[in-house]
Amino acid sequence: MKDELNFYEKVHEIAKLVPVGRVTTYGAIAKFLGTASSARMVGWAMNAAHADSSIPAHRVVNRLGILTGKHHFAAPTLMEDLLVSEGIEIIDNQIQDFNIKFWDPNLELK
DNA sequence: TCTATGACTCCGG
DNA sequence: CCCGGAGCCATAG
Repeated sequence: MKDELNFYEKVHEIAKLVPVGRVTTYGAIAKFLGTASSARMVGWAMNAAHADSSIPAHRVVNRLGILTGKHHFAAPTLMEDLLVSEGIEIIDNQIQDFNIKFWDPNLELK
């Protein structure tokens, strides 16, 4: 076991830190990790997070606030359903008032 | 070792 | 934000 977390483990930690009713983006997480990795790796890490039900992957969306990864959930409607249950309004797979709902780890965890 | 892939993002038009 | 193209890099086979 390494003392320092792997890339996807860091992503998992960030995802767990996202407050209820808030969302973040792949790019924000990638940037928080030092821009050393591209946003695609964050998405890949979330794919690994799929095995861990404690990771709120539904709170991670792309930079436009669109639920790009909804098809990766058990049900296509599960992702938006979870977000709606947390008080987030979603129209046409896109988060409304995304600029308000957005939670930036670079600002909150700094 | 190399190739393909992807839940992304930036850039120009 | 629509469209096409390029960059990005860990993981799988």
